[in-house]
Amino acid sequence: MASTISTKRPSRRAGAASELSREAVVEHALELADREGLDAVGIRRIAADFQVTPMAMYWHVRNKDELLQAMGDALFENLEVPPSDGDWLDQIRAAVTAVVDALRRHPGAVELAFGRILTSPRGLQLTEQSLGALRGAGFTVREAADLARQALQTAVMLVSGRPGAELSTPEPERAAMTEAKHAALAALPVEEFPNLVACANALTDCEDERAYYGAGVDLYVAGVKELFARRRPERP
Amino acid sequence: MASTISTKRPSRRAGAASELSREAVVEHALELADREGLDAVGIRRIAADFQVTPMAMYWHVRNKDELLQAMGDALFENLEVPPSDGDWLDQIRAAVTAVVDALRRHPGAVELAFGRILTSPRGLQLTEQSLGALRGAGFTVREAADLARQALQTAVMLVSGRPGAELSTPEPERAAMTEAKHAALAALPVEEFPNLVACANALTDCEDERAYYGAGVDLYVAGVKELFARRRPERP
DNA sequence: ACCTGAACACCGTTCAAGT
DNA sequence: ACCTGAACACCGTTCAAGT
Repeated sequence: MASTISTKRPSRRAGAASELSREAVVEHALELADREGLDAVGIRRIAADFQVTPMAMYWHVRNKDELLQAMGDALFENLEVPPSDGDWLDQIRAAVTAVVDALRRHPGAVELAFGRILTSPRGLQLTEQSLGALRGAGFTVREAADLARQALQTAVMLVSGRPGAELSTPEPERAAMTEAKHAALAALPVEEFPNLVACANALTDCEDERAYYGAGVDLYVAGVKELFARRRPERP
Repeated sequence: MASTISTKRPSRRAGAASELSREAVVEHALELADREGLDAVGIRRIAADFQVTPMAMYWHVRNKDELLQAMGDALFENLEVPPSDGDWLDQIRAAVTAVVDALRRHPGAVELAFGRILTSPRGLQLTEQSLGALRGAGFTVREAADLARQALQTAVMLVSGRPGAELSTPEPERAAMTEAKHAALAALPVEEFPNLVACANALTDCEDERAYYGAGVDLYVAGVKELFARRRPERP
């Protein structure tokens, strides 16, 4: 009480960011989503983290929906668009891998990526490339469009569905949540569910992230390759 | 005012369901999610639809979270588990198709399926079968687990990501939303994005649902087949 | 067993006002 | 340009009380 030195804004709040600005808000919201789930992201909560009244937020962001959109767009800003040369199938693999790598940085916000791929500049660029590669290989417009969409969705799916991710549960309880799921599977009657019991661990823990994402991308690429091989040649 | 005949509960409310019960609530919530998006599903809203006070809901459901879980579980109740005979790859195709068909009935609630696959009886049964088929074919525990997970996620992804679905936007504006997305792509500079412009229609409208889901499942199955072919034989 | 009334803490958002 | 104060409509949820 007596010693009110210069303790004003000690270092803001637990894990809060620099000055209030649109970019800082979005960045903080992404980290918040990673730590405590997307449900924790709110106008009032973020304002509190910045030690500012809720209304101050509305200067930097039109409303909550726009904030969520901005978060989705931000995910694609660290998307590294690969060069568009070499084998078309390698281009496809590189494209999916690039999206996975971008989304992995903020797994808690990954579902926001869904609607924003075709509005963000880099997302557009990557999709354009992928469509070109697929059409160049001989796929029809319809096929190329569906395959490109599925490529991006595969990336989203791999990140959001990673074993042991538990995106919606806040950080502290996350490990317990995963453990509970594992226990539930392991406790199943072995006669009826021998495979689930045997795979209980593999289903709830991914162990090696690199291998997990690699295998996921491989499956998609292998599928595209196989479908390509089945195509009847255009002209003999 | 004068003629207060027996106009009590004319036919409840616009699209409301029979008597209040847990099943009726869940069923109504699923339809509501389909029509107006998952955000429209709430305790107070559903109570109003049943012409009942919000607190009445808590007799049939512990809280909102449990309601959402129940909705997820309900999705798997109309899952038709296919017979587990015949070629293992056909079993896998049948399994993915079965999940897609189940989820398609309530696209608005499809994201609730994510966490509930391995808690619902039929989801467990189908996963057990699929794991058995994959391991029987020679995949390791790790591989089988990842492939099975990806199978279910593929189903979720196909339904939730269908071109022209726009799950989060309420029914009335949905068509306009899809049209807006299409227009945005078609208006892109042709020199820079020739493929996006050419595929604008295919990317925003799926035209034939049967073909769309068929192609999506095909891609997954083709991938599994290709990965199987690459496996080094166990013993010569 | 099933539902209501009143109340609480918590949202997002608006509008006028401050500096 | 950037932020606050006060207020509004709307959530989910609890608890005691009704029938």
